[in-house]
Amino acid sequence: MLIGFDLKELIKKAEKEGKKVPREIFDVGIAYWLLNPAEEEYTPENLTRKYLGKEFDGSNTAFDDLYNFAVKKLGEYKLEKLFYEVEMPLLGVLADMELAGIKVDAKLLKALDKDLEKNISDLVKIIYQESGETFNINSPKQLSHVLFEKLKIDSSGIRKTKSGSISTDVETLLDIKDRHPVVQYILNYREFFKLHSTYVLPIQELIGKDGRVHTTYIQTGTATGRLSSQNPNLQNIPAFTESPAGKPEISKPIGEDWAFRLRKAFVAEPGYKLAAFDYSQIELRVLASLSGDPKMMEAFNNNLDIHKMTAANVFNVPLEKVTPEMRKIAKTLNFGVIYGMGALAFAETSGLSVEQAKKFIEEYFSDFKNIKEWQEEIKAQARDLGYVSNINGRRRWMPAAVSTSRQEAAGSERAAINMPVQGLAADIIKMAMVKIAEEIDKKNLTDKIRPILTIHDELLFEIKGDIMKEATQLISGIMEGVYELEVPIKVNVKTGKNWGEMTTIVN
DNA sequence: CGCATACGCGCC
DNA sequence: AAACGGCGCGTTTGCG
Repeated sequence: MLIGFDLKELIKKAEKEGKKVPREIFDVGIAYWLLNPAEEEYTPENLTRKYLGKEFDGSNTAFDDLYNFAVKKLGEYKLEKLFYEVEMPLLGVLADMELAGIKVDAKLLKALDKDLEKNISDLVKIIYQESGETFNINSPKQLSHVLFEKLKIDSSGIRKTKSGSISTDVETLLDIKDRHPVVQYILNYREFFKLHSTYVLPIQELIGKDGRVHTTYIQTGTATGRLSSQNPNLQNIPAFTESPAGKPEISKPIGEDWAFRLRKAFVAEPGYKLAAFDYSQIELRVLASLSGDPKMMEAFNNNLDIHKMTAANVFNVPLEKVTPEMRKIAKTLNFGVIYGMGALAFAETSGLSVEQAKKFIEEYFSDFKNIKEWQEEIKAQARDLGYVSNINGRRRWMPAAVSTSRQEAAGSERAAINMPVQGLAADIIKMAMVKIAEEIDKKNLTDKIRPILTIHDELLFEIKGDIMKEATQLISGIMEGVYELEVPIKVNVKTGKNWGEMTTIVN
């Protein structure tokens, strides 16, 4: 067995040199992450200090001690299955995905950047003109000064940041948009500058000699079991919003959608297409399954629109009487429940009064009683045991659940409620990734089907055109069947020549 | 000068 | 003030 730290790097190196790696591997850092996913760093030095109470000296014995302790604890916490059957096999899959990377059309990015820069410089001029001085628009402090002191825009009812200056975030700017013409220009400037500085510029610099960008997946990067992605983070590339299903096109002209232009620059190699598989409502399905809530399970079992069903329940109207506005509130409620949202936050995001918000939350929990009960159980577990765990034993320590600070305890409760849901969804997609990679191997399809991205509930593949249909059926079949919930798991599939222009396909 | 922090914002 | 879970990263600012 290969035992060590950062085995993903080792595997990548070995694969580049055409060498084989043993099938049995044990990444010590990842083992400790399973024991406690909230450590700062999973280095031998840190772990030795914290878990063995001594200094790490780099000796073989020191490594052995770390390994032995981890093995013992994985057993004690019943984490072996997750470790040996999910996280360790996943290591090789992630290594391959990182090596593969995703092809980027540098010309498209360059053209996009040129247009962005033009817009930015035009907007800077206008903003300086409108505000009567030149200043650093990127500085919230300076911007706040210009808006609320120089231009004396009415700031009543606008929140302040914790350092005391008046906030200039999007929400605030939208609130005061009608009070001065400069505000809309600043909103536009922010959008363009963000796209330029966070995405288009850095991604161009990260294009390798192979014309592809290679992210790094951090397997120990979250407290819930998810992966994170860095250098570049390909899990937060702007997404353009499509018009609602069944509705006529009401979105802005597609050619002017900047996120769309950015996504179009992520392309498939000639002869290949991209295929995106996303789990439909995976977290709500998980919640329905874990809580055993009959109404929510029935909705998924009958393949209903879950937000519409929720709306019908909280508004006490038949399904056909649910308006888009009602559905929108229900959708916010559904997501809010996963996140432990309170009445204040719900009021804020939905535009309802706090009174109304409270009413809706009460109504929600009386309609979906099992969800409330399940959440109470999880909160009790966090307080009594000091940790919460998901159904596969994935564990997150919750020392703050018994904090005397109300705020800390409340924050801890929200995290506790969320973890078993987000964590099981993460397990499911990880299991699917492992199984898909095994099948690709078994069927000798490694040159024709390449997994390239994973974005929490979505997998992106590069697939040879001639086997597209078999491939999408194989992949979606595995994703839907890899884990059994109390409700069906559903996957949506889209394909296209690039990441922007993808069309839904029906298998 | 490098570094940590605040602020802001992109995604699921 | 903050107020819904999980992330990574850009720029600015203040500090040593």
